[in-house]
Amino acid sequence: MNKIDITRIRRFHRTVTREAGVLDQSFLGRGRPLGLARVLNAIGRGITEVAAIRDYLGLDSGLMSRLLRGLEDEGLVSTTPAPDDARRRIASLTDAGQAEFDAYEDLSNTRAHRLLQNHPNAQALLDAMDLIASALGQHAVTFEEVDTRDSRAIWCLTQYFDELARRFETGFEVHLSKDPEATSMIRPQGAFFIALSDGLPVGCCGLKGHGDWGEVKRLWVAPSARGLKLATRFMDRIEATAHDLGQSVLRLDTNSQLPEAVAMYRRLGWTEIDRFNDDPYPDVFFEKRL
Amino acid sequence: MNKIDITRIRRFHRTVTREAGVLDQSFLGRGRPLGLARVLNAIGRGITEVAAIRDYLGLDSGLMSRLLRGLEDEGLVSTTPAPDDARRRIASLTDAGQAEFDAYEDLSNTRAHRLLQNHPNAQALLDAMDLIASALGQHAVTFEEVDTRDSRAIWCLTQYFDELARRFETGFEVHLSKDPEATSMIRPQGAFFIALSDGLPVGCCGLKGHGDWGEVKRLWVAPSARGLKLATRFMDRIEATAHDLGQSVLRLDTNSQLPEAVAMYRRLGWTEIDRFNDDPYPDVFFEKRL
DNA sequence: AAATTCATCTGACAATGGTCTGATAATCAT
DNA sequence: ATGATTATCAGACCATTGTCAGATGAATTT
Repeated sequence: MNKIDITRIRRFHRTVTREAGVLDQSFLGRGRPLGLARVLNAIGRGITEVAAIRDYLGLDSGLMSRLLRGLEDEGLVSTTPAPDDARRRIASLTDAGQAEFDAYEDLSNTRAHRLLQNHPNAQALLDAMDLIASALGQHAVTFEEVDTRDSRAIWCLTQYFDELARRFETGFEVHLSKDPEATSMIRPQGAFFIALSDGLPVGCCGLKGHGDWGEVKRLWVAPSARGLKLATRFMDRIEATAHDLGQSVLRLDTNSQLPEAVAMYRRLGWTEIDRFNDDPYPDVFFEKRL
Repeated sequence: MNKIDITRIRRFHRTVTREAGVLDQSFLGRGRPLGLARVLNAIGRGITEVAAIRDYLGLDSGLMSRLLRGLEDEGLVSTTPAPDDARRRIASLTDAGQAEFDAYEDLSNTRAHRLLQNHPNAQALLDAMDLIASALGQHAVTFEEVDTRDSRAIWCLTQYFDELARRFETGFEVHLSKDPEATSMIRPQGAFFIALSDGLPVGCCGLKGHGDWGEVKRLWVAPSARGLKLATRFMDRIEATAHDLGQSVLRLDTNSQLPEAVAMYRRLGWTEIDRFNDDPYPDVFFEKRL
């Protein structure tokens, strides 16, 4: 371990802590203590169950209750018992609360906006942020099954095809809006999954149904999230889903120009088979019996 | 401004804030409130004047005084009046204080260490951190005149030659330890500057003395700090120093494969001249009269 | 020499965040 | 039905942090 490497991390940490402090100050400028602001923001971000907020912010139940009461007294939040279990309570923003939340959002967004505008290479900056956020939050990646027309799914697929176009010089011509394959990756024929890191999509993978066998399609992991074994976790999910759908065999095609992918499939117990389609791009074909 | 870009920044911010909170918690584990720990760390990092600490941590003078007293009572810190102005006070760590500071350092370092070890691409992670820290702290870059044998100067020069070796396929053979040019970039013949961002070297530039004229050498800015106009600030300093040393003309050589550099010199008022040395690498030559 | 300015300190006080104990009401297990 | 468990709430309490006015002693200005 290099000494200057530690210096670099420590410097990063200090800078970013200071930045966070500045934002906290600007939040305080709205005349509300930070505790209340944090709860309001959690609710605004869609964390509505009291227990979930407490967990997210790491608060004691007594303190949580008082903060919630404070927001209610201000008329920013209202709470109702959960329909299925009246012990749990659901918090939601009133109109005034929504307005306050928006004001907080504006403070953050303005700061973010200015940071990007003042930087000579905003794209590199964003990539760097993704990389770091993924590294720090690598235990927090969740998976969600979505429709292929979900906006986050489309974002992943766009990234995926962009990357293919970059790596294969022949290019790719895909019109996602009327993608003929998309419908076969929707239940009950197939399925489509995305991986989310704190709400940001960082990967996708599809299972296309062909009756009694399934085909793995469009496995993609964002560059910032590579090395975190997301692909393996995707494949676990795909296999489980294929099993549920009554498929006994999985197949997939890939390209020898992607040696990491080929090596991974071998490691996960796939066996190479003969070409099973006439797609011009792939040149390696795999199969796995469940 | 793209909406998902804002999402990405916000996600980054949340992740990093959470990370900072975790470190604060581990600091609290040493049984001392955060305020005291922060003051102790500031002193350990070399911020010794009471006013400077107050400024750095953004504290009220009353609170500052009390925290300092607390550390003194614990026997971790001692204060003395400043020799030139007995109103100001200088804080310093006692042996026990140094030991405590080291313990805090260990907590941070261990965390940093583990982060790097668990990541598939530590180098990319560090580069990303540098980029972000430079972007966030772009107003905090300071310049320092140092000897060319200073360890930070050598680090910059190593980076510089590595980069040249990468950009010019012919390669570079420089032995920094017995670099014949280094001594002519030391006073009184010349000078050498480095740029520091929160303690991390992010650039360098040398002025080599040739009697009545000076030569600009080894201007380098770290990739993470490019676009922040550091090169311009270096040149301002070099010109001022050359003037002080009684040099009336500055010259430099560069290469047409570095079009950003060539464009910058033109913008700063340099005029192209004929070759003035027989170095094989450069093919463009500039002069500026002061 | 007196007045002013300055850096720090002290004491009083308020706001905030955090912890704990026990109350309440809903739900679950037996 | 009874007791145990669960989620939230309320009250008491303390430590920490933040704020303010004025005191002290050193330096600077007039």
